[in-house]
Amino acid sequence: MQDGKTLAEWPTGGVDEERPAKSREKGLNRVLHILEFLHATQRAIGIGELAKGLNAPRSTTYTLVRELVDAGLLEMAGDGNRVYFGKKLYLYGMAYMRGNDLLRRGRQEVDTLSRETGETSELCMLQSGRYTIVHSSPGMRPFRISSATGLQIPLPWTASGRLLLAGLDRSRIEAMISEDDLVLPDGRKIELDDFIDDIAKARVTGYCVTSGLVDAYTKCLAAPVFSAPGKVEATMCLVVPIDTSEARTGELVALLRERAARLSIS
Amino acid sequence: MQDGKTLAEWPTGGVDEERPAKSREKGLNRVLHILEFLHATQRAIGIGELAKGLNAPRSTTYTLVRELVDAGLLEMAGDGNRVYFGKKLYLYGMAYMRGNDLLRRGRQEVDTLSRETGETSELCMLQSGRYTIVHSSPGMRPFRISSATGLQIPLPWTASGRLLLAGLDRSRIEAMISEDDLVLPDGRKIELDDFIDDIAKARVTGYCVTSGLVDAYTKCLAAPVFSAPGKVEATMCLVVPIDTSEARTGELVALLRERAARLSIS
DNA sequence: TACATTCGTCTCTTGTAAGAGACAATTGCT
DNA sequence: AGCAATTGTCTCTTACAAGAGACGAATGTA
Repeated sequence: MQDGKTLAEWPTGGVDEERPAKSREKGLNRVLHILEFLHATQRAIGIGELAKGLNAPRSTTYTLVRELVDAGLLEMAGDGNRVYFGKKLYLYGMAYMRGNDLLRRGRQEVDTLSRETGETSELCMLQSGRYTIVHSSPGMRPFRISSATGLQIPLPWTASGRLLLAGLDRSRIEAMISEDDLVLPDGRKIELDDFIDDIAKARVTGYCVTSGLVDAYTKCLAAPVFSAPGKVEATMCLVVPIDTSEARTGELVALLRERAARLSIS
Repeated sequence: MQDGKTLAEWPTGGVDEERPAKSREKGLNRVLHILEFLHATQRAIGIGELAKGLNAPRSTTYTLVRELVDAGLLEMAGDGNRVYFGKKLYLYGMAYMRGNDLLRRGRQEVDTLSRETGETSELCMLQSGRYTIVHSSPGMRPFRISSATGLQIPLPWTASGRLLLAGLDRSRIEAMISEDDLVLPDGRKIELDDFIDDIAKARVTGYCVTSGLVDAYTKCLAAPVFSAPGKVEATMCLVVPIDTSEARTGELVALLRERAARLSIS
């Protein structure tokens, strides 16, 4: 990692739970942290660097990495002293997708939608309490508004976040949102009460539009995908320029809601 | 698992290496076996059943599964007492794909090829010493010759297997092939020497065709993808009806080799 | 209604894996 | 060349996770 952040400061998605300055860390936990770390860096990394980034002892890290490489979960990349995800993770991931109707069909719908509208389209889900872009299709504007699959963003920054939390009671929502999550990239602060109001509103209207939250140039349109009546399993969303006309926005929202509803049947 | 097979009898891809009736098994190894087992079953499975299938103590299995579910690597499926792969594995898998030019471009080539020819097309690689279908595109014949991604097949049964081992010396090849691998599904036995001859032949011709090996109705055409001069990183292959004419077979092989060569540049 | 399984959780013990640290071999820098 | 940092491997200790087993609750099936 370029900057000095250690994993303790990173969102690990429920991996580290609580650690009262433990003396010894379980191997499996170390492994989970390794995977999470690689996911954050998005590129191959040296083992020493990895150990440093995780605040893990070098000897342990070497051992675990070797085991994971042998198992095929990690692979030695390029020059031979860097590691990254391995083929096996890809295979497991594909198996997950195959076994998951919603994801499989959702990916298709997103691709179709982005082809039809020309806008960036995404499928989003909650992943251990965090908003996650599960699949995205870039659209065809000259300046692409794109974001990588697997990216995790604080829930209050997004339209989808408001829908994904619909149906949860206040205490649960509070538990999922940290103070930092309420501060937008540009420094503005969202009030928790406003956010919870938004959620309630989104719940009844059945869609959500936010403007200029993650950045000043985009609008985010989202519609819920239900796995059971009332249970929001995912959202489909469109990311469009902020100056998109009311009329077109309306059309897009209608289309989006129709497609999301189609996914919900399951 | 429906039948009585325990994991010990399953191909685990280098996970279990050697186990001299150990009394206690490392947690990480148990986890690797769990993942491998789920990959073999291809569907959600109860925790008790899982423990049984792995010959693992129930208490340990419960603990590990809970940790993996918390981490998002596994998910509780459907009724709530079955587990399968989780979203996080999907995300890691996508990250792997993004970071892997060959795989990304290979998938596209395979899809294109199968669209152009109408035949089933596959991208194959060695995965911890086993032949693995990394991506496949079904073709459009009325009777589809299709095989699932992630499927692992003994190397001697396939044309790709002969290419993937090109360049390895005899001792290495022997180490990779077990006695069972040399017995075809219909009971016929391949001689190791014949197999090694085939490999040498495939190496010089730059492609390989096998007929009626895995089943009596198909021919398998394969061409190598090189990651460096002489190093076969993957193969592209076409699965066609066994009665495909010589002429068409020739055309297809030519096309296949061209596409595989295109992938090799990297 | 009894009887047999399977489920999920808990407690306690002991074999062993996580970690500290030392090492030579590389690598990079001046 | 000389010094500093990093790499990969090894050994030894002890804190702690893997596993045995018991438990009540929840199933299924006679």
